[in-house]
Amino acid sequence: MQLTPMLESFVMHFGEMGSRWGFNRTVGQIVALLVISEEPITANDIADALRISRGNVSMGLKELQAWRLVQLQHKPGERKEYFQANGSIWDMANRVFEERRKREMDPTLSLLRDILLDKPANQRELHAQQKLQEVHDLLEGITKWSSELQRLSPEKLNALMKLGSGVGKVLDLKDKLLAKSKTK
Amino acid sequence: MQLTPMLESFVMHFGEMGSRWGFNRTVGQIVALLVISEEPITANDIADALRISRGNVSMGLKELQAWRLVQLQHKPGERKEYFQANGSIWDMANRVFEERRKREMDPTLSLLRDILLDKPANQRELHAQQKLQEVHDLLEGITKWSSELQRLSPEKLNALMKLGSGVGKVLDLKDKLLAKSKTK
DNA sequence: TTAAACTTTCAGAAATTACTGAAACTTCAG
DNA sequence: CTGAAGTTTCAGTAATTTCTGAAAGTTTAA
Repeated sequence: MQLTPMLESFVMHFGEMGSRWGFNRTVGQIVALLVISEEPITANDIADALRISRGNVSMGLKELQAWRLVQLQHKPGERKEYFQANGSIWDMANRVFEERRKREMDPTLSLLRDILLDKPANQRELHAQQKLQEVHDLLEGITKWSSELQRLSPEKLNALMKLGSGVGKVLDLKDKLLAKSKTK
Repeated sequence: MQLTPMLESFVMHFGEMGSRWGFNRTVGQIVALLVISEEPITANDIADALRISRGNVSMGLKELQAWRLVQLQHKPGERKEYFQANGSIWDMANRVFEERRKREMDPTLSLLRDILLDKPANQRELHAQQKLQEVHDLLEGITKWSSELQRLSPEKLNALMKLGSGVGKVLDLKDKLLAKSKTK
């Protein structure tokens, strides 16, 4: 399982970025390796290619299963477990977004809701609550919107992206149409 | 600078979330504190309220300035430096998004571009490059789109968010209109 | 100048996070 | 059953990140 320099540079880069994306170095390297592999590979192959301990691979794969980024496979007649990337790049990115939303937004949103139920005890708390309300609304807006976008079909999402800042025009269009139908 | 339990719970929570958002605990706490403060506060106030060293506050504020999340102020006749949150919650969130995009996407995009310029040396590299192309296109799409969204006015962005999955319908609408103008 | 009032820096300590590898566990064929 | 082939767990170690606090730096008033 020797990697060529090109592939190695990619795998190592994913390792370095890993921590910025919410997982650790080895987990990042493992995803990278799985993404570029044509065939499913074993945990030993991974340990071998990345020069890390077998135990570490096991922990990494466990985490990647929690993220639903890997898929376990068995080959007929073999006892070994084979792993491969779970779904297309697009699917994987979607899951990463979703999981990160869960980890980065949901807990805060829930705390904010609790705090906002309390009566402010003084001027300072009142002002703070107003700010927290803003934070809450923003996070809620983003959360709702992003989960609705994810429900859109990939084609539509793609169309929307292609539209780019053209969305501004489409919005105007919509307003005009609405205005017309009102005046009817 | 004693915090009430309500405010303290919020500040501490932001500290814990900090690392998931790309900065460390104290930096998270400092932002939280600044967001809920009506008046600008000094670095000493911060150290005092959070029970952390003065040096740590200095480093934290430096980092927050790099993120453009705090603003420095001087009061006339005083030598002390006062700090406050830089802009509205919305502005701040925008900056966090932008900064994170820079840190989480740009380096990877640039590496991918480099790799994709190389000739694949064998079958495995060829297959890997095809995958990397997909990753590249996805990241580029997201990057472009999100920077275009940021260029939209807050009102339009808001309208778009309110639309939610209704964007699907608007897209259909657009397609119909385009189809018509073509047949003309 | 001097010195008081304030800020930043950074070496080392503390806290946290990641990794190793041996032991424990699981599964299955004979 | 037994043991071979595989996987997971986890205590201890290593690496990394964060934090402290004393020293150095800066600014301004007198």
